[in-house]
Amino acid sequence: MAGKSNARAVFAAADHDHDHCIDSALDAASGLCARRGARLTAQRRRVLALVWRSHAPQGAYAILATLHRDGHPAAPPTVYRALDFLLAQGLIHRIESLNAFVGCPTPDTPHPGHFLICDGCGAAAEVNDRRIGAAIRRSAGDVGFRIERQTIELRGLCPECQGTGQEPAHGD
Amino acid sequence: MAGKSNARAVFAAADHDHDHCIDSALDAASGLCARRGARLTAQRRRVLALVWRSHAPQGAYAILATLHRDGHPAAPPTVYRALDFLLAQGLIHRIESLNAFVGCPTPDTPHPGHFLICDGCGAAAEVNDRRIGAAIRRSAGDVGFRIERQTIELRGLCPECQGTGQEPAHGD
DNA sequence: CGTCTGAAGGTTATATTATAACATTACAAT
DNA sequence: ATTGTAATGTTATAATATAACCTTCAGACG
Repeated sequence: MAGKSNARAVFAAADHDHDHCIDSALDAASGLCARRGARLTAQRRRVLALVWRSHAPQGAYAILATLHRDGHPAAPPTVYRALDFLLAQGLIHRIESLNAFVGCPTPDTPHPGHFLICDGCGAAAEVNDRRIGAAIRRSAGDVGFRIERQTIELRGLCPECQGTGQEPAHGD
Repeated sequence: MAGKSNARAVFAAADHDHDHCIDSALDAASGLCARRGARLTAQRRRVLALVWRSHAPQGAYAILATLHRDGHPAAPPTVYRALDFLLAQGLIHRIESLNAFVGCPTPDTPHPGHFLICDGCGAAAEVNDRRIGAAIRRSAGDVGFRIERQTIELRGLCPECQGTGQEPAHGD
């Protein structure tokens, strides 16, 4: 039973048109950078496309390897610099528990990233639930802590991967 | 203004008796391991003591270096194995955003760790707020996601470090 | 058009974090 | 004493990330 009945879809369907995801992410990034006067160079655009290669967060060295295979060899600093730019523009998020990066579906508005990360298929879904945000703010407020940055990463199994005996693996 | 008025204290006071923290953590660990039939060897005990050296999370290589200085030289696998044991027993938590480890103040009951981490003094306070837990469970439940593990790390400034122009540094 | 400037990218080396693989030792049960 | 297993030691290396310095390129401005 892989269905999720009335659950709101946050994980992309297995058969979705992922090229569309990539294209719209790149389009959104172009517009956003143009508006901000930030330079989305060919290099940065390639790295962004590779981060969006999958809904599973991509490691810097995986991106590096793919750049090589694609005929655009680069050294680590090049990739990390591009990632730093994309992070600064809010176009991607870093997943601390995986040392990896994932595309942001809503780069126009600044927000902390709250993620559900499936250990079956590897996909990360960004949720940004108001209730989580509110609970966190209240909890920190109670003790006088000023939050500057949040790392909220929930690992487990997405609806599709439950009951299929999955756990390891890394679906692309 | 470093006061926190009516805020519940979750960060240890600057002048607290930290040796007491260490001693009670070691005592708790001894009891807990004895009850469970787990072997808290001298090596593991030393590593636990070094994790508790400060309320600031300690990196594996910092622990390694201190072991050397203390006349108990070790190689990385030794330290990582001890840390793995301590994690498995719930005696410490890993802070993903720092690649570091911090002692658990309540190792008797299993729980996800929710942390406030001060970028001023470096201290990490474990909170485990019921509201955060509830919000997370509801949010994940809504979309049919099964949570296996949580990484909740809130970075910012503790009450003591606010208004003191702090930000970097790493108070011990 | 030229040239100047600063940002982006290239290059080399190295730091930091973590684990694989295999050998040895210590411990506790019989 | 013997033996089986868990713990530790040892060596090497993998994986992630950055420092430092140099070159190139794109756009601003005269």
